[in-house]
Amino acid sequence: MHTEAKDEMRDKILEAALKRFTHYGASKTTMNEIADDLHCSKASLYYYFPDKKAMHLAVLERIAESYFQQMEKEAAQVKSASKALYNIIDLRKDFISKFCRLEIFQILQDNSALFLEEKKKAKQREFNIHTEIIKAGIVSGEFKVKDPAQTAELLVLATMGLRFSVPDHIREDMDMDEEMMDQVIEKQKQLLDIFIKGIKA
Amino acid sequence: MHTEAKDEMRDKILEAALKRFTHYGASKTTMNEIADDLHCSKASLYYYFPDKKAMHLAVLERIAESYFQQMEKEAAQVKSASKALYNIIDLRKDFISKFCRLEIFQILQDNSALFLEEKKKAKQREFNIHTEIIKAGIVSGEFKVKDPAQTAELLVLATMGLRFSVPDHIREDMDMDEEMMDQVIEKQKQLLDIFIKGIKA
DNA sequence: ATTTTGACCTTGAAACTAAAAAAGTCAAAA
DNA sequence: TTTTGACTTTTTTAGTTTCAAGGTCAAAAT
Repeated sequence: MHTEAKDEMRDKILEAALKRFTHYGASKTTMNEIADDLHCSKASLYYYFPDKKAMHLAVLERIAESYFQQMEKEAAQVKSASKALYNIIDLRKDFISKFCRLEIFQILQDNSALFLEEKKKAKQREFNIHTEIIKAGIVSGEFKVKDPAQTAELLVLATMGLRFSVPDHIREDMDMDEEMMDQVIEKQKQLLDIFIKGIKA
Repeated sequence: MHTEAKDEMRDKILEAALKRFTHYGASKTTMNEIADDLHCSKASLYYYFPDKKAMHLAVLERIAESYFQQMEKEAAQVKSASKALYNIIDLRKDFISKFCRLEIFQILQDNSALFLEEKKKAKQREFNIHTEIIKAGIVSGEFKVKDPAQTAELLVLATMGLRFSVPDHIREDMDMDEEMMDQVIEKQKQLLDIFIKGIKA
């Protein structure tokens, strides 16, 4: 069927784009370069993606998907809700370390409706995963929480917020050196310590 | 004595500058305009301040000082440590609502050594105030905390971080509408609820 | 029918430039 | 010691050009 081949080519494009992005950064990568890597014409790319932004978004979605799947796996096979929450902090670190190299943010950092939409959906998915973990913690008797969804949202927001408040300067493109990142992770775990005590049964 | 008169003029300048900043924004205010408001020459301003940035910094320090004094007052007369922490959230809101209008950030948002220095000192002062409150809470038997300074820092960072993670977009100039601000405050208070439970004796 | 492409058009980000505005200086005056 | 007018220097703004990169399309290839 035609759509299979089409999807395959789409994947090849995303793969090539991802390779370029990780090596040179998204902002320094042109459509022509990606096309050349694939030994095809630039016009072909536009047969699979309406425009450059859509392609960037697709690359981001691809990485995000694997991130969320890892998180969901962690949430599903949870034996200790607390442990799952700690593990997610490490997962998130790996994800951010990986995708911040793509410099894909500078390029998507317009507040286009489409991008905000995706961002919102991703946020919601992260909330949901945390909600499930907290619910599991309630069932197992670890936690005592009135509104798991609200509590999960709060935890995610507070944790994410530390990425901005811990560094002395704030740049949306969020380039952090390893050292800064480690400081953030440390604070996130400290906060989680107290947060967990705060919702203990 | 000569320094008294000099300080008085300095104050007048800062007052005039503040007035302009609140009305038109710091970035739209020129040294000439401030001088004209004071019916003096621009050169006079340079007798009291080495340059424009120093003046902006002095204005900011002036506002910050009153903010910290309110906070310190709150910390000193604390009967309930928890209550003090809640009150500080409201104090901070008022402060931010006020000084964000000055647009003084865009202008100081270079990462000049001097500005970062002041920022760091302000952060430290806020940490110290919170540390004192938490220590008071320990003394009164409200809290049980191993390292009050670390805990205070964490609380401040987590609270501040919500200002960045709650909104969907992040802008350093931190212009927020009232509605956004209220959402942040709400999350800050929710977090404080759990945080306090997490450090309860 | 679907996919690919070369040739072409359009757009937006740098790279200059000139003019204006604002920052900053200083010797002399108050 | 403080103030200032007249001055120089720096920064911002607006206008222009240019060119690389984004994007389109009719025709060709599969």
